[in-house]
Amino acid sequence: MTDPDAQFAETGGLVKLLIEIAAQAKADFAATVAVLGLPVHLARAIVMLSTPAPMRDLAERLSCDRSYITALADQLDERGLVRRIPGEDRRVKLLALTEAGVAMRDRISRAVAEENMITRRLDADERRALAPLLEKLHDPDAVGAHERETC
Amino acid sequence: MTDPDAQFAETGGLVKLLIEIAAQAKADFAATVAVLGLPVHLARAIVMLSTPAPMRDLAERLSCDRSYITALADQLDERGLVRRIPGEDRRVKLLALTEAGVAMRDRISRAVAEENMITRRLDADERRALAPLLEKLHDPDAVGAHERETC
DNA sequence: TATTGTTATACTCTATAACTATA
DNA sequence: TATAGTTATAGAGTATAACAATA
Repeated sequence: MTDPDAQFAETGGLVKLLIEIAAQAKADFAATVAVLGLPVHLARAIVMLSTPAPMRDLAERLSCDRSYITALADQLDERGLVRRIPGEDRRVKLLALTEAGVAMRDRISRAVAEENMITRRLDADERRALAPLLEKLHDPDAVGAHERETC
Repeated sequence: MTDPDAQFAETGGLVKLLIEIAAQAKADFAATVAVLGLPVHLARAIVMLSTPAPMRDLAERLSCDRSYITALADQLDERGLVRRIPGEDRRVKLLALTEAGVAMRDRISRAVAEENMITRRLDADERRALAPLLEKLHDPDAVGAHERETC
């Protein structure tokens, strides 16, 4: 354990695992929301909009360009899930879930809670052990060591 | 804990956490390999090619179309990291790392081992606790509950 | 002058379909 | 006839740059 090479291998392996799990988790989420007729990026946005937010904020939280948020908002709007409401600063538009949007968000939550890789593969004790580790792993301010550029 | 709603919330929260961490892990990995001049998908392929494999196999392991593997192989070939070698069945081509490819794979391993979100945020004990959980979480045969369609 | 959102556009990743060579 | 890889092409997702309205 004090052998640097061993720690190398150990950590490298963990990272590799985490990356693979990451890919699986995303595919899993994609499959779940596909049943609801949503691509991943729209589903993520809906989940983030539980409380109305300026488009700018969404761009930051998703770390993608403002122009892309316009596109997202258009798609969500077409589906009747979101509407733009004017901010007090009149340059700003808030994105808010419509009634249908709120219903969709609830369906997403329910679908994910019912069927996901964590409940599928871990029992209650293991989940309790995992929770604090994931919380520590999670950087609330996102953005990695090097800066993140993509969405 | 026996309250279904509570378990709902608990599991839903864990899944959400896992998804966010997944996104971070990917971004983190992307930033790391970007320093080596590689986009994520090429880096993943290189890591998977530690042992030469038929293009078909790679397609399955990455769960993406054969045509895309052709494109991947072309890009890796252009960079001199991989070459196609004929299989015994003459329809088959194996993808094998060149010397430069092996060197690159080692650089990727080293870069990831040196700087990654796991060592950044977890101490040795926590990493030891995390390892078996990740292993259980990881489905070696990939493919979720619903079938995975995308790459 | 700086900032918010929009438009037009282009690029990257990935898939589908049709094709060639081999089995 | 079925399978491995390739080609041509198209679609989705996302970014960049220039722009209008507001601050």
